[in-house]
Amino acid sequence: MEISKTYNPKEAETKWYSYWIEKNFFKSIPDHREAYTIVIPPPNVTGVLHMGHMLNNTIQDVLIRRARMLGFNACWVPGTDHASIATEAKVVKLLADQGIKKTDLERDDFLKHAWEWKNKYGGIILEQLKCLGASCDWSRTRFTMDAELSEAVIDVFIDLFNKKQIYRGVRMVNWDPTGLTAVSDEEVIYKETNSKLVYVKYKIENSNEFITVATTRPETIMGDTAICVNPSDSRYESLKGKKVIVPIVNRVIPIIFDDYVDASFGTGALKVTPAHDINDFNLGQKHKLPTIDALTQDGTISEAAGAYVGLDRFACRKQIVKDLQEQGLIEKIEDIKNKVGYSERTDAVIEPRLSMQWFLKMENISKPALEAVLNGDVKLIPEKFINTYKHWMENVHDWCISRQLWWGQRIPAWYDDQGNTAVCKTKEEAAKLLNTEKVKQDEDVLDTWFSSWLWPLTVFDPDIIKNGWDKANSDLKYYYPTNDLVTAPEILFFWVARMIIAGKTYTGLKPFNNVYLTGIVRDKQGRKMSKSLGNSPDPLDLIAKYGADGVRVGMLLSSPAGNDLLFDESYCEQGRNFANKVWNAFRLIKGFEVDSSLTQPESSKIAVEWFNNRLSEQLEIINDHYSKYRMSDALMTTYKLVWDDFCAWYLEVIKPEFIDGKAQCIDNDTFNATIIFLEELLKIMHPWMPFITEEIWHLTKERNELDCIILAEWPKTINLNKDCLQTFEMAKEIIAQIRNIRQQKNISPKEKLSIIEKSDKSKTSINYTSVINKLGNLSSYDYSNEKKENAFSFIVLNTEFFVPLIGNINLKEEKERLTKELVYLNGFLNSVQIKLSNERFVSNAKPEVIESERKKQSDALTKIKSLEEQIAALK
RNA sequence: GGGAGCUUAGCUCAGCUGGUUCAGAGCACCUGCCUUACAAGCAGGGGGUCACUGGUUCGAACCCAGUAGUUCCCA
Repeated sequence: MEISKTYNPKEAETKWYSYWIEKNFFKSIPDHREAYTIVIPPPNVTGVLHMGHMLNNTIQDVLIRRARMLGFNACWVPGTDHASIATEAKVVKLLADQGIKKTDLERDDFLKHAWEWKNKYGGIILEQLKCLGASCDWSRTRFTMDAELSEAVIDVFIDLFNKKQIYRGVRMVNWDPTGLTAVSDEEVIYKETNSKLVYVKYKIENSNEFITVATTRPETIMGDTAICVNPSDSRYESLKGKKVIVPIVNRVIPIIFDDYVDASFGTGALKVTPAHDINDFNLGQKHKLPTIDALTQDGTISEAAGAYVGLDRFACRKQIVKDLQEQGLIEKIEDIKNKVGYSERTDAVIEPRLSMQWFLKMENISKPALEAVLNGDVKLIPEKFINTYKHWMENVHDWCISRQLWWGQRIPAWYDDQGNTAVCKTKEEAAKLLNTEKVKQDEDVLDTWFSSWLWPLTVFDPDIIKNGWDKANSDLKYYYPTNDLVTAPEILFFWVARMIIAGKTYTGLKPFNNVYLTGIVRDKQGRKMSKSLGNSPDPLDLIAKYGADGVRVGMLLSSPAGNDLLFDESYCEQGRNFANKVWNAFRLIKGFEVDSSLTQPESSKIAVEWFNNRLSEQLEIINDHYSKYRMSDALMTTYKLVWDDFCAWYLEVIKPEFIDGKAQCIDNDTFNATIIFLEELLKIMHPWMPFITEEIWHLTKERNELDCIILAEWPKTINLNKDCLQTFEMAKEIIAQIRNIRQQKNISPKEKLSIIEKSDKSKTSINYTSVINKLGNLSSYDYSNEKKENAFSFIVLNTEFFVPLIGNINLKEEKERLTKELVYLNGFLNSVQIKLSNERFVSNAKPEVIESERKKQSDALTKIKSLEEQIAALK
């Protein structure tokens, strides 16, 4: 059979993914085994796969595949998040493209469109995850707005309301006067804008003096309810207890004093407009100021302003400046640059606006969640995030859970004409509670995070809220708490903390044991990858170009937990090259012809013993990296084990030679050992490279239909033979020295050399001469206690070696090389001796440290002696 | 303004309990090779004042303090 010279990923990927699905290998149902569970951070239903998802989901898949091989009942639950803001925006835009305005639609009609959209496009991202190889239990796919999950959300709202943890209050929101909606902080884009800083003079009551206030928003003057200055500002000391008159409307307002004011900005006097600025609002609350809302929802001046009513806010700004100038109340106008918030969707200038919202009290409910992380019950990886978490949880604000949107779980609160409120599931209940048929449900929906904080619970048992932990279903009891959560640090508070809160509140248990926080994927210049910058490659293109395995390896090669990943396609190239290397190692092995009459060569016997130990040694390290979630270290150790140890050393030793252009056969023992090594390596590689490993697994030999690597058992380690490992290292060093001489002296690798070890054959510690002979391409390996003249020499672990050379040795060059080494060694010896002659070192350092310094000293002395002899011999 | 982190080779990063020839890895680079698995490869090689200053210690990339630069989070 002809095997292609390079690995061809495409075919293997579709073939094996559908095979795994067909055989239900990803499916998990509770059984006698221990569960290993991950719930996916549900991507936005509007989302398309980006590099962040790639990183995140590759890590999850690596963890879940390894757990499966370790014998756990591995369950990875997939799903999507309804993402109320993003999805609603998407649907609004889609409708607008068809000439339909949201404001022209009834709520139900709009939701119909939204569901249509969801059903049509909502599954795209999950399909994309399959290309990556994600081994999710697709039969468990959930959506945060599935009927049962939504009901749980409503149950939680009602429950927390009844426990008096949820209340209604006034809050400042980002208002989009064009879109006529509140938008989240994330949807406000701050742009550097050229503005005018207007210095307005306010007359002090019963006086001819003025106080000047600098403002960029003169149109809100009608909403002023105080002037505020810093109490330590000496300029205004005399104004304590005074009042000023607001221009235009001639209202009298107090002068108040607060540290909040920055005395160095403007005039050091601030006009306080509680209805139109969040900081002013806070000041207003603190000083119990009245609130005058001078603007309507579409950004025109309101009745309450008392002047310019109906005028647009920007037109008013111009007009008011003109009018104030005429009255001589403008001291000066400066050009400044400041940051102004614009709506991501409509590009309108965002207006801070007061509105009625629902809140969840966080102070008490968050305490067990803080405790869980501080006492290590929930581990954050890397640990540095514990501080951040602690800081946030100790300064937590009440959570605003209402959103002025339609797509989401509608708030189960009902109002009558009198402003009475009932919180319950149905209109009927509300009518009964409020004692009237005329009830109206709250127009708002709940924050998306108010449903996703239940995710690890409701994906298994949507009735958990209703029934309580004691009556939880068998799935939840089996899979919960889940094992690992893999997510981005930016949603540590939005999501992770709140899941812990929900878990603790409704089950008394944490939702997961470990939280692995990935970095952010950035481009080479360190910029966050984003659609608007256009600097994000399409992951599916990358997969097409480098193969899913190549991209997976590329993503994880340089991505320690919590560190941002500066992505570059060359990583994927490296991943692809690795896959190709594996493929070619397989190709070589597959091409071996076995002759069972052959006896195993000594060199092969040594290589088999060595690699058996080496594999186990490295596997221990890999297992240790996994246990500490050092993913890129685990991968790099695997990479080097395969590429360096297996390909560059093991296979080179056991590879039969060519004689007269014909490959020789391989003996039975070596061949069988090699196949086993290959299989073990494939298993270790499988979590990183699921497709190529499955492909080779099946090409290696005939297997029955369930004998797949995805289900194979993770290799076990053996007791190490340290001698064997050490001796082989020495042999490698000797071979490298021989190759070095060839390179330096321009001797072809094909030309045979001979070598003399300066020792007694009976006393030598180097037993691997057959390996050295083969890889060094030697004609002879001899022993002598004599120095060899006219030979190149080198030292490996205090043993000298000579390579006699045909032709002349460049004495000068050789002498220079040896002298350089001698100088270095003398310097080294010197530093060791200084240390050893330091009495305080000898009396304070640990005995084993002193011992090792002594050994260094004696080794260096031996080496120096032989170097000196060699230099002398060159004369 | 408050908080957290980072700074080690050209790049991306390890360096875990302060002590092994400890200054490392991968990539990139340089040199020589199309050597019958692989040029997506093989062999060999060069490269760092561990940001700076001071302190603790017999001993500091590692602990402490300060300085500079930088990133993120909250307001």
